[in-house]
Amino acid sequence: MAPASKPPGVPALPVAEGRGRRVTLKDVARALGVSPATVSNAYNRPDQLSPARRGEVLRVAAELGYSGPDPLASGLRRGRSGAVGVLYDASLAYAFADPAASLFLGGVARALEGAGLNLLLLPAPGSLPQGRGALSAAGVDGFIAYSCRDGSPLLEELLGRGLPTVLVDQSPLPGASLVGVDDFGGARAAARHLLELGHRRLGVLALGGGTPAGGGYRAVRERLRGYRAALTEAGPDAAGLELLEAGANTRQQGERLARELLLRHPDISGLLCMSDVLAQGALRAVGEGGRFVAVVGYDDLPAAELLGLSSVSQPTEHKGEQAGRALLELMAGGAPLEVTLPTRLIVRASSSGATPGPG
Amino acid sequence: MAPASKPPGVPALPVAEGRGRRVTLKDVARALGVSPATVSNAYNRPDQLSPARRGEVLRVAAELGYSGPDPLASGLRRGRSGAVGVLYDASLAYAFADPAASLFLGGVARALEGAGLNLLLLPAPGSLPQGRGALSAAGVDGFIAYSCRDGSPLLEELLGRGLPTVLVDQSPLPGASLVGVDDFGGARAAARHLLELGHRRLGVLALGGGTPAGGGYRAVRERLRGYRAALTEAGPDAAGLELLEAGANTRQQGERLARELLLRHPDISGLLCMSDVLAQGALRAVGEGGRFVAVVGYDDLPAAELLGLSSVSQPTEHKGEQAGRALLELMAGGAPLEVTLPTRLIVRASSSGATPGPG
DNA sequence: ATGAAAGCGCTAACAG
DNA sequence: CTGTTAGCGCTTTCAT
Repeated sequence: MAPASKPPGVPALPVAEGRGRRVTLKDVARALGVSPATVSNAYNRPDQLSPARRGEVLRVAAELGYSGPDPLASGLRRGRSGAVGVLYDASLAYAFADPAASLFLGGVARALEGAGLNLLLLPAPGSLPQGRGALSAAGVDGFIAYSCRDGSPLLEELLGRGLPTVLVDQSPLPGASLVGVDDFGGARAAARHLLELGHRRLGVLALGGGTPAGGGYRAVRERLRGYRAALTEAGPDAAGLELLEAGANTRQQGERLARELLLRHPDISGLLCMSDVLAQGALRAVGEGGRFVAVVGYDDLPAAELLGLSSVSQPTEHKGEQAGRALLELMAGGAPLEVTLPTRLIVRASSSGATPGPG
Repeated sequence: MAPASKPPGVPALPVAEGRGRRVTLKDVARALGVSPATVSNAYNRPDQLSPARRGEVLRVAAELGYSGPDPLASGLRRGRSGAVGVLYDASLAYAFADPAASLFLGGVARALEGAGLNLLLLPAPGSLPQGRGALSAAGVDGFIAYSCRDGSPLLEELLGRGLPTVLVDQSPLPGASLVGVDDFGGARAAARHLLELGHRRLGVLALGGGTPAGGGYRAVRERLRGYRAALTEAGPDAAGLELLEAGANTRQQGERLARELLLRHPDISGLLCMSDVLAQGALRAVGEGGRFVAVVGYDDLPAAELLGLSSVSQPTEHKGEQAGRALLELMAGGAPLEVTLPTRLIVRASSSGATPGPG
């Protein structure tokens, strides 16, 4: 008797609609003849419901194609999003290319998984035109800022959000927790090692190129300071350090810069690299020259062992885990804290004189 | 006269609270004597405002410590979150440990960065007790599912959300786009290569252990199929394949399984590994035996070149980029599509007989 | 160019 | 154990 078309004047019947409007919690409630609160409880507080009722709710929800409370809406209501933002001061694509960054993220993930928090990776600063970027638009409950340059506008924007924040490998900032490693000590150990081996003139392949003086990266400054400290301690007959800055942390850069450095300064017999990635390139450049040049990397990535590359080991993954934990504490209302993790020199063939691996 | 505690019966006064309440768009509007709409426009539609007004709004906002519209609230209102969920069928910590996964994610990031979308990494299925996990609770506008087992309950939950979805290295599912590689062809080329070299009996280090028959991973099935096809094509004098499944994609597993396989089957002279990571372990095991055993990996990670490891190359990063692009298209209303990327065998010392690198 | 009004979909008190 | 009520903070027509 009723026509196929919806009678006019009648408010849209949620059930009959079929397509178009998405199914909401209210629809489920209406279909069941219960209140929205009951449906909500079925999802969020199973104990507030008779199992029978809950089962029914879930069944009807499934029938209607309702896949649970809208995360955005529930997040708004609850005042939290269930995600943590991770900021990396470079393109995301680049972050994944850097084994150290991946390792770090793995550690963060490990710490956060247990808490049921998702990881929101925030895209590069440069990738967006500019202005209040993804940072202000990210629905997160806290931030981890990994290796950002001091004074980066990003950091300001981030702090401006007033959310719990953990800084990693950076200079401290009020209100935020800080997780770092003893970069000074690690670098000093590396340089000292080469000096003790009798090398008098050392080349440095530095990170953070582009901008002068390490581009504002604290880790770069600290490592440089460490190299220099070792030199100073070694006394006056250590002739000095020749430094070149890599524009990017790639093997290609490492190879190119090492070659250039060795060409310009034939008396250099040892190379201090601020990353294993650079060092891998350096190894290649060094391999082709006639003379033996010692190479020490930084990070002690898995590849270092394979290549017999001496390197300054830092607990990268553990650092991520610590950062995650620190954030959890901050979110739980704890006070900001500072953690400094140790570094350790690992000596392998690339500096001790045995023949290094192929490449 | 009034006690320190709030007088009963009176609703909390939002204004007088001083500390505690966060600053909202409304507060800014009130402070300026304009409507909320104007403040909103200042952030979202600069062209709808006189620059002067806009400047003022932004200034006052800064003064009040307002850092822009709440992402959750604006997301709810607009109906989108500005993030894309990436699902990996294993712990996140594990994803970052797998170089191939990192490479893939880098590609995804590259494709998505331009669109201003954030990447939400969804934690492991196993890490949460169970039940409707982070998947249903993730505020995202679309999904990329990377290398999930066929029939995984996660996939169902994901599809249930009704969001645009791209499947990667998986069996097709209605409504979702699919990005994959020619795993069959790659594996067949690898096996054929060893057979042509005269190896008659081959060992296989398979991925996806734990569950029988590849644990439901399409890539594993396809590769196995490829290996077998090559064997069949090689005729009856190829004695066959001995297979062992790795419980995890680690060098340790590779080493252990390779050793076991070679011990059990002394006539095996070639090893087909389903990942370079496994292959690296295999290389180690092979190095210690007296006889030469050819090894071919899979993925052609950067480390493969370093080690002289023959490997099936797949455009992992590009695959990520394609997946990102496919999702963008889906979100823009496009129809689901399927992409299959090529694989290619790279022959290096580990299979051709020259002495492989150290390790 | 700006303001008023109406929710987006949900949850947390509290009252029954 | 369940229902009622009142927003969370924002954007967006639609008027003005």
